[in-house]
Amino acid sequence: MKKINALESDFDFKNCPVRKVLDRFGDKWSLLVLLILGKKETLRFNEINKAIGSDISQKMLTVTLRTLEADGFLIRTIYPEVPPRVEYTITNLGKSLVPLIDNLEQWAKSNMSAIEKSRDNFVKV
Amino acid sequence: MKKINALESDFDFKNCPVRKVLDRFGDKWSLLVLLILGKKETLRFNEINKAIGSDISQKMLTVTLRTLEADGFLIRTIYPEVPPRVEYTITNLGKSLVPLIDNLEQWAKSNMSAIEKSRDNFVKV
DNA sequence: CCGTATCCGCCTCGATACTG
DNA sequence: CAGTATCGAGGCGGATACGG
Repeated sequence: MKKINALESDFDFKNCPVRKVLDRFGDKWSLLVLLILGKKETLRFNEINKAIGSDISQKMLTVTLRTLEADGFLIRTIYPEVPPRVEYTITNLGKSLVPLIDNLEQWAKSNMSAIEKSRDNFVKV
Repeated sequence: MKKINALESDFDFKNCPVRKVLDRFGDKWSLLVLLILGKKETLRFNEINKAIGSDISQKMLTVTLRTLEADGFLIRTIYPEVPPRVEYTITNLGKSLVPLIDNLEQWAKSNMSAIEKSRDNFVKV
């Protein structure tokens, strides 16, 4: 249905991979959880909770973990004990994302303060 | 105000750089605009609009461009002509992000279909 | 051509209460 | 301990109409 103007050489952003990544990881907690599991490999629910620092609600942590599990970024193992024990282990797929997050982190550390300064000045003008 | 338990070795996610990046670029259009400008260096408003493919509203493109300008990712040049001409040029700061986006793009191309398949199966169970 | 202004739906996220 | 269920606020983004 889309007319491609040869002179415009339209990019293909209909199934843009970058867009897909943002749609999955642009949420508030997924990448943080992956980073944490990337360092510890396997953690229990409450350990992840404490690692984040109790800024996250129980509900959101549950939702985030379920979504990551559904996508194949971690494995959820339930031990039928009392009290219950549930462990989350990062997969190879999950690990493959960690270096990219590290890159983002490095970039942010190098540039983010300059960006924030720029934005502050811009608002004032 | 925060109690650090030595045994927990809490991560520092209060000013987490990754979180800052997501807060700035987790929106719908910023990275796409940067990618486009990364390829063409300088473009007019309507050229960017057409490159995206008219999925974006005029309002959102304006907001996105202003935010990117405020952050120092691009320069906005207004030519006092009739009809008006406005050109957007990517800065070095903007260019520095492009390789990272490319990395994300490559990762997505390699893994996103498997992820979507995993998610579909998960929902069905 | 390049915007601004306004209104409004949706969807994420947080707070709270309850459970096996 | 590790969830589930429900409600509600807030903000992003789309539609539309208008302006220099």
